[in-house]
Amino acid sequence: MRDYLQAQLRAVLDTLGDVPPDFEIALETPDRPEHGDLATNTALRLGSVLDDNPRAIAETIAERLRERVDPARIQSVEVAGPGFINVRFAQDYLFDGLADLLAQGDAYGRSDAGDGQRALVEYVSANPTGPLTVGHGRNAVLGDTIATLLDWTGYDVTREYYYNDAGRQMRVLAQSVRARYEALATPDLDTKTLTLDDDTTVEVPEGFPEDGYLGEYITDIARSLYDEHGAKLLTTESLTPFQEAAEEAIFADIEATLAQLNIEMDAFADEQSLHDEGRVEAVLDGLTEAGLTYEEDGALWLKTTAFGKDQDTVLVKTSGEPTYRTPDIAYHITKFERDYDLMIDILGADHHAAYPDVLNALDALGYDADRVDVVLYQFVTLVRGDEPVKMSTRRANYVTLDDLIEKVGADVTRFFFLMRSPDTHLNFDLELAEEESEKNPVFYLQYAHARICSVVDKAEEVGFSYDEDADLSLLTHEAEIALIKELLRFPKALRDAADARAPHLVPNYLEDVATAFSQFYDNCQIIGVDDDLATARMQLALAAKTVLKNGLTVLGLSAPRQM
RNA sequence: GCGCUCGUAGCUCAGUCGGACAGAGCAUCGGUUUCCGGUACCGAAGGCCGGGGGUUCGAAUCCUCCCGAGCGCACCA
Repeated sequence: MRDYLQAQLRAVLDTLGDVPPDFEIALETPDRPEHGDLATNTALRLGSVLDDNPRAIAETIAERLRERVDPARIQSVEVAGPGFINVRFAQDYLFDGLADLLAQGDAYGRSDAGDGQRALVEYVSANPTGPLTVGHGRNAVLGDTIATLLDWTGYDVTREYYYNDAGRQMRVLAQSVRARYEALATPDLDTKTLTLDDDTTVEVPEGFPEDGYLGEYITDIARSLYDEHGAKLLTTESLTPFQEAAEEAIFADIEATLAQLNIEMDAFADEQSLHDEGRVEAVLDGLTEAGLTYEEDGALWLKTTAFGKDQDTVLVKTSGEPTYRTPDIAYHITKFERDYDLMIDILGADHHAAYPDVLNALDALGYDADRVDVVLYQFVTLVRGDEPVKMSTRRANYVTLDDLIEKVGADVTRFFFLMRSPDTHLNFDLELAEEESEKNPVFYLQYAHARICSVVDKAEEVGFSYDEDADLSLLTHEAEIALIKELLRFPKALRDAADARAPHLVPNYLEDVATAFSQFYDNCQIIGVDDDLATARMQLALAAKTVLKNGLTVLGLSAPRQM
């Protein structure tokens, strides 16, 4: 409909003369029903271009539009206010749309806007040094839902998880496990005292790294190694068995957490392979050839000042190890080599200063960095009552994503992260978590869905049989028409959310649908009225169920038959 | 000091490309049930859209300055 109207308006503008051919025609859904179903401010914006009264321009456009528009689709074209042109849909258009919705069923809402382009969404990407935090949860749920939105809008989507297994972090992790293992294998081993940032102290085994990981899970991993190997590993110098055991155990944990949230990755990419395949070296060579590096103080620097930054950035440390940026660039090159049209990275706000380096480097190396789209999300702040909850990955005294899921459930957890714009800082009061979960709008959506299921059950119970070729034109009640219009917005709502990488638009939309359904339900009896009308209303209820179900599915939420 | 993201009702947040009287949920107060799920529906109250200046026919939205919050500005990731 939008496309149709856009084309008709364009044709009308061509008859006016003096309108630039690239003049943009903006169509919007007005807030108020009395302003019609679609409105355009074209005449207002043409006022200055044509140097004429907007109201007069609007009258001219409206008149010519009425002449050429198909009455089966458009009921009326009116000029209102300072020069808005309000268009009202014909009822037949609504009924045709509703019939189409019902025919599409589970596929309703899908579109081919992406035209089969290949998209890679990289998300989670937490390094396997400990359980996922609530912050990782936001990343995971955002990435997963953006991936689903792209899938529904016609992209061929791959979900990928990248992790750094080559750097210092993993070495410290392995050393931490090893120290705990040594303590288990040597009960009288000396201990030492570590003083942490907050001036608290903790007793650790002698060989424990200064900045080691203190979580209980480290000891668990050490214990399972001890159970399996006894004291044998004491004789080996290598950290490899410790690192491998830690990585395996922690990854199993992470994947289990993700599975609880309905998240399954298609692929994992690791940093070590990039080193092994010489890709990191190749990046350094490439950047050096491009004249973007220099050596100073024993390190290799990237001239980020050439990209407008106020300082240069280290690519290779004096130790000879690259900083994470270098393999990151190499990793992104593998994405290009795998021929993705669109690459989306989901990153926390703390990365915002770093990712431009990667994009600029890619650009300098001849890759089209415009195909990489970074979605930044703000941090999740946890509070308990009025007290902020201190989080430290190192101490593992944080609230894990598992804790949160256990407390409020997977649906609420997902919805909580999805209902707000990625740009907003999330405040989460743990003390009120359970109470709040009962007020969470996700239940409002699920309740509406369950209610429709209940009506279907009731119909069967009382022996009311409704068939598919209902006379939908019997749906004339204000609440019925409003619900139909709401339901027909679904595909556009998904496209908008996908295009803007803004999952929160979907919950917002679905709340409108649930409200429209509840109002319809409240005003219009279904079972028990005249059979033809009852049949038509039943079909409308099923259409609402379809949209709610599909919408919840896109969000990765369950659509329960009863609550 | 510099950069990024923000600041909208008591609280948590929407607000499309600059458009019509600024919205929702929760909390508060009031109303609705012989009938398909009242976990619902209807209504009331609640706003200097952080503040000043500017652009525009029109600004919560764009520009600028100021105030406030979070996050960066590592040879950590």
